[in-house]
Amino acid sequence: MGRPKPRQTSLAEPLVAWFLTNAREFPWRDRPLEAERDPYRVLVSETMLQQTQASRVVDRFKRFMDRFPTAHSLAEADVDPVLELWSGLGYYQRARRLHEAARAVVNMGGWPSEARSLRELPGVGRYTAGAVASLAFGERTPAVDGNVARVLLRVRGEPGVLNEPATMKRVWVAAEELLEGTDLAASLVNESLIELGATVCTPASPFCPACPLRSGCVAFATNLQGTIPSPRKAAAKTVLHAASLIVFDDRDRLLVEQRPATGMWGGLWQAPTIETPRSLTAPRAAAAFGLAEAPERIGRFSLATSHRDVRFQVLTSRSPVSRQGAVWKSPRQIGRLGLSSAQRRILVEIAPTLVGQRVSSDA
DNA sequence: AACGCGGGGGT
DNA sequence: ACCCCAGCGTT
Repeated sequence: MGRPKPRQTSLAEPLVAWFLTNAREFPWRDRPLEAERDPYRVLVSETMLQQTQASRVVDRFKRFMDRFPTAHSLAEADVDPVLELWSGLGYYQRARRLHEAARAVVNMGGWPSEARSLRELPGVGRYTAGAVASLAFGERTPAVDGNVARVLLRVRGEPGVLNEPATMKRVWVAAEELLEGTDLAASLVNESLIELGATVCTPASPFCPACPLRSGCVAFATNLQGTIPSPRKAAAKTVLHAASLIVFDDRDRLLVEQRPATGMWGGLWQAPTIETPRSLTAPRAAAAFGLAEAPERIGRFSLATSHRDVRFQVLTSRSPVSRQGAVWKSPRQIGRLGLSSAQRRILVEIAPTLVGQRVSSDA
């Protein structure tokens, strides 16, 4: 009874010390690391990084900031060039919401500076609000993403399934307590946790010998680092069949259409495409496109998304095509549209090899 | 609580 | 094959 209950040594100090010497270079990671950042740069990068590995974001972020360096420049832009810059990155609603958020910031006459008000911007949830508030405005507030949740669960030796509300609630509390127990800047603590989760405390086979927290890590002490967090329930995957039609007019323009704003690839452009739950023969596809004669099938490929396998067949036709809402666009114009990876493949890679197979324009 | 929303990397 | 990823919004 003589000694007080030993207060757990703060993990923040060794964590941040590790981060300051091991932080990777990223275009959005301005130096010095403890300096407050431009909220717009933080929002753009954090939005791109949602459910997307950092290595995939680096070039996109540079291009995006080059084209839209400020919230004002983004707010003034049309949504189409925004989707063009997002092309291939996935989760395209992120781009639309980021665009809307920029307009909201301009309309409000400036940035909200607190996490609570940042959350009202479209596309800004609890994590992103915490990231912008701490990194750009120095607010002492956590930012818990999948990386941080994994690190904290392991350090504390708590079981849990990632992204389950009950798990995340506990982890957010743990992150708040970590910030309360140190005088270090919240921005440094938050980003250190993220970086540790991304590079050392990785989902499978973490590099515990390199971890600055290993001496205080319950999972490491009990050899549970490979089983925390518990795996999520596997999402069911369905198969979707799609047929896309490549058709040129006499000026080497391609017929394209815009997808509805909601749903998969919402608002993106595509070659005339039909989607069916079951496979479709080329003649059946021809009927669906209203073609007078069977199209020529020129290729097939599959594309795996999170909960779908999309099996594309690519067709070309020499007969006139009429397609409601479709328009002719030159290859140069198509390059400036928002395209999914599949449609980029079809319209940008495959189609140019077919120039010369023309039909009369009748769209 | 469950689901929709992309596409690619790692194992 | 399967897992996950600097998540968010809707139902």
